[in-house]
Amino acid sequence: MDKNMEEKIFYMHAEVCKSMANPTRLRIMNLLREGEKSVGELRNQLKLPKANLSQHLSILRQRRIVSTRRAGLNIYYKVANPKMIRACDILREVLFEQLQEGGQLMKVASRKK
Amino acid sequence: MDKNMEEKIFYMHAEVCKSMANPTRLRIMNLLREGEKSVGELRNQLKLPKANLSQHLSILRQRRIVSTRRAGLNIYYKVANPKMIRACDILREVLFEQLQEGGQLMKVASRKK
DNA sequence: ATAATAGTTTCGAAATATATTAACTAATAA
DNA sequence: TTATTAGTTAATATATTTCGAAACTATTAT
Repeated sequence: MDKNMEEKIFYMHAEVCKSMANPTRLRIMNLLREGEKSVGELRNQLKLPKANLSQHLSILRQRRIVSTRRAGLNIYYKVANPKMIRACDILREVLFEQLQEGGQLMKVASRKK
Repeated sequence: MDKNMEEKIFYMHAEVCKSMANPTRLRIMNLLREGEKSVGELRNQLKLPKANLSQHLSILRQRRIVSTRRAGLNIYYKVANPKMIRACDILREVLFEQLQEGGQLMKVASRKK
C-alpha cells in the first residue's frame, strides 16, 4: 500500500466516523438495525422535521453507510453493511464499561456549560 | 434503561465518534496501536507542530480514548481500551470492501472540489 | 393536466471544529 | 536560581456542521 493510498484511507475512515458523529444519525442507525424503514416511519419515531431528517439520511447515503430502495411514494432505507452495526456495538460496550467503572463519565456527558 | 439515559448514551456515543472523526487523530491511534509512545515520538512520526498535536491528544484524552503517564519530562500516551482499536479495524474492513466493490469510492474520497 | 403525498435540495444563520501563534507549566540540569 | 526540555493552554481567524425555511422533484390518484 503506497503512501498516498494510506493517506486516502485515513481520510475516508475519518469521513465514515464523521457520519456517525451525531446523535440523530446514531438514532437512525439504531432504528435501521431492526431492518429496513421508510423515511416516514423514521420520522414517526424520531419526531424530526422531514427536511432535517432527509439531510441526515443524505449524509449516511453519501458515505454508503445506508442504502435505499424506492417503492411507490416511499423510500426505504437500510444499513448497507452489518459490520457498521458491529462497530457501533463495540463502541457502546466501551461506553457502558466506562459508565460502570465509576460515574465520572457522566460529567463528560453533561453538555450544558 | 430510562429515556433520559438513552439520550445520554447516544450523545456520548456521538462524542466518541467525533473524536475519531479526524485523519490526524486516526493516525495517532494507529501509531499507538503498537504500544505506548511519548508525545515526542508521535511528533517525530507525524511531523506536526507540537501545539497542534497536543490539542489532538487533548481531545482523545477528554473522551478517555487514550490515557497518559508521565515519566520525567516525557508524557506517554496509550490506547485506553483495546476495543477501540477493534472498532477502528472493523470500519477499515468496510472501507476496503467498498474499495474492492468498484473504484467508485475513490470519488467520495477526493475532497478537493 | 392538476393535486396530493413522500422525499430531497438549496440557502442562509448560528454553532463547532481546526490550525497557527504566542504564552504558559512541570520536571530536570547547571 | 536560572536555563532547558517536553508538553499544554489560550486566543483567534478560518473552515465545517447543523438546523430551519422555502423551493423543488418524483410517484400516484383524480
